[in-house]
Amino acid sequence: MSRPRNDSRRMALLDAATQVFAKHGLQAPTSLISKTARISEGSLFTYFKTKEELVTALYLDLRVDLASAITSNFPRRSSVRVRFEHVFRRYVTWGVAYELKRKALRSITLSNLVTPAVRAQSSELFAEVDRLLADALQQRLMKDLPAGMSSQALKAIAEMTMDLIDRDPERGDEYLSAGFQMLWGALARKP
Amino acid sequence: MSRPRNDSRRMALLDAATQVFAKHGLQAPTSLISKTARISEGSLFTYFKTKEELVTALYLDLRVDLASAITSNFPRRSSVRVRFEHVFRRYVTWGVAYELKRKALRSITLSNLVTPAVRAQSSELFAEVDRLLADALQQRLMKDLPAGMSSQALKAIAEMTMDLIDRDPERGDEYLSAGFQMLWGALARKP
DNA sequence: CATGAATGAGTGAGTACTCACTCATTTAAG
DNA sequence: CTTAAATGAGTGAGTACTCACTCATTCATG
Repeated sequence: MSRPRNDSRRMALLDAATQVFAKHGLQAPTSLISKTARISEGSLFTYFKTKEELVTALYLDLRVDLASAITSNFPRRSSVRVRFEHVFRRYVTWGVAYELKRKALRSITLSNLVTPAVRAQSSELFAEVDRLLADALQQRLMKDLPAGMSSQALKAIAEMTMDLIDRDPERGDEYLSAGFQMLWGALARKP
Repeated sequence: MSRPRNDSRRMALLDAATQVFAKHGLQAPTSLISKTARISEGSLFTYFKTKEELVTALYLDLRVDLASAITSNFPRRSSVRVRFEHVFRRYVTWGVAYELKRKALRSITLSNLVTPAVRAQSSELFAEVDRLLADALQQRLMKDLPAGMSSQALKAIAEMTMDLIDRDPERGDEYLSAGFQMLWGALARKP
């Protein structure tokens, strides 16, 4: 009955926002995003009512992307150690392969634009990882750490590893292996 | 021959900038900083020619503060393990006690306003920590990790620990102990 | 000692510019 | 034809920084 919205334009805007936010941070102007997407400034606001809405949509998009990178082909039946390494490697590999996505996601996460409700919603995408950590604890493979600390350590060491690889991609494999060794050393009971 | 600058006004501006940047990020208006310091907007620009200069001055100020918190009473003659724990505890304790300073410093560090030269200059304040890491490596207490990775791990795990304590200060001591256990597990050779 | 000229800090309205968002108009799908 | 998407100049609320002026402080002079 009327002209429909074009989903590929919406995606072009999200893609442009990824590049722009990664390079300039969240305070980059919306005009730069629309220009990068080769779409008029006005159209941006028919797809996203406000800049905040655009940021939230991009946040969800990127979190889904990351979660599926980690969760696809997840070796659900394998040992804790194997699953752990799977998660860590996939996480780091995703962040290195899609540096712009990672940087945009970091900018958004550090800002306070995304509501706690949306954050909580997107955390459900990572339920598989929580289950893994719970298994590890139950099998007494892990140190007794305060609740939630192990998942934060996973994130912190993965992010650190990615930053190092950004700076010196040649040694990517060394950093990746060393990062997992450190993570395992940090969390595992000493055998 | 003329009215002298008043150092306490400069400090008031730096203090206000700490609060404002911690709460609103670096994009907070200079007018809010001068207002918080109860100093006219014009005066801010007699003490700091540009906003960037203010940010750089604050960065150096906070880095000196952190370095002296870590380095004062440093147990230079003690074992690597004792020195290590000293650094970690002092780092985390400083960050928790001065949450605003830590958040402002983080905002500044993540922005690209501070030149690499200034960053390098301020890193010299932490030479004692580098020496400690070198000693640990030489005494074969540490895993063989790619260069620079151990200091990044120290930073990453300390920051993670501080974030957790912010969220749940009651369990501060638990997080602090667990954080150091994790750090040591991450870096030490397994004996 | 008194005085006032010299200096530069202190002030806040003003300036030039940027940004998120709007709207009148055009274009295209159904 | 009807409807809504597409466009980009326009709008008004900020923002970093300036500038014309005031006033505190110093010290050379009589």
